[in-house]
Amino acid sequence: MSMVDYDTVMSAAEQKCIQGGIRFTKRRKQVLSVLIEADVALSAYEIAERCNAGSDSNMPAMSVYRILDLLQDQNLIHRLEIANKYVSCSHMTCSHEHDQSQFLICGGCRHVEEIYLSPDAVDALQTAASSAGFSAISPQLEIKGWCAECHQSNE
Amino acid sequence: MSMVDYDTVMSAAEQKCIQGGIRFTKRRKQVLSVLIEADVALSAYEIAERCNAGSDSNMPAMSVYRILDLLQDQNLIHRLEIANKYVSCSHMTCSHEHDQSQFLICGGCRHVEEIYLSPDAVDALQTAASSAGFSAISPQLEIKGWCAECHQSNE
DNA sequence: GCCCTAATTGATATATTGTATCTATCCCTT
DNA sequence: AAGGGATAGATACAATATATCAATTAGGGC
Repeated sequence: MSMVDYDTVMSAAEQKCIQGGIRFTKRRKQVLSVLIEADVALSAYEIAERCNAGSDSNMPAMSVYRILDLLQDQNLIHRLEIANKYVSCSHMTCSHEHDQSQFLICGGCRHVEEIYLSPDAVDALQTAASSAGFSAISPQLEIKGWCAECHQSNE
Repeated sequence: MSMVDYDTVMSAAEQKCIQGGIRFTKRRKQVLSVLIEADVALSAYEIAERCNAGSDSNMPAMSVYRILDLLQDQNLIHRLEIANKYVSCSHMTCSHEHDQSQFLICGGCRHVEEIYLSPDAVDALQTAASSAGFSAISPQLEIKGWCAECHQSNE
């Protein structure tokens, strides 16, 4: 991560929380920091571990889940349901409504890559969804595939 | 389900198992039947319940998982990772290699609809995946969205 | 038919992921 | 500083899934 300055991201996050009517507490900062500093998607329990690594802090997994829900409500993080993992939102500092985000998830090692689909491709998905009676697809599209490494070791 | 005759499907399934070098046992038939007869995606534990409903049969959930893995290897069923549920493959009687299958999954009620994307849309996804270093997307694409009903009750 | 072997199933334990609920604490407002 | 809502702690438990080893079953060669 760290495409932009850490402090910039954190203060943007704080602003979003305030605007959302919730506090940006120490606990919530801690969880978000872990996700921003990770270069991979993390499970809730992995986040708890990293919070507790080499410190006297005791972050129970239950708190992590609660905080993840809140951060998601503020569009600060994404939950990847295929991987059962979480990533920080790459558009955290955008003022406009959050963009479409698409994630490729390896079916083997669960490695996650963020990609950008063409608007045409997204439109095609949207059209297919509509004809099946779905009003909208999730702006955070998750696509399962095979990373080069796992593809190789499976064939 | 039941787009085609039940017996036809089951004997096609038996052929696939034999060709795959495994037996099509009573237990495996039982699990596959439940999935074919269900008109919704089912979790492993729901499948176990249905196997055991009103009978002296005792199908432990552990066996269901084992059998689901096998049936998946034979391309007789799909596992939907977003929903943590399973569906029978709609192309079970096809002799050719299994088609692309796409599933829309409601983020609210987890209702599942099978859809058919245009080859162009699939190509677009494939191209995006390739540029991110993924060699292939899963032929069973899962797309999360909102069914009309859940969309309404959430807005 | 009988036995050998491998495939299949049973049984138990445990890991992983996530939710529910109630209590205690913190911190903002007045 | 006190009241009250937001936040965090603590405990229990539900749901999903895997690991492992023993028991049983079914096919194939004799």
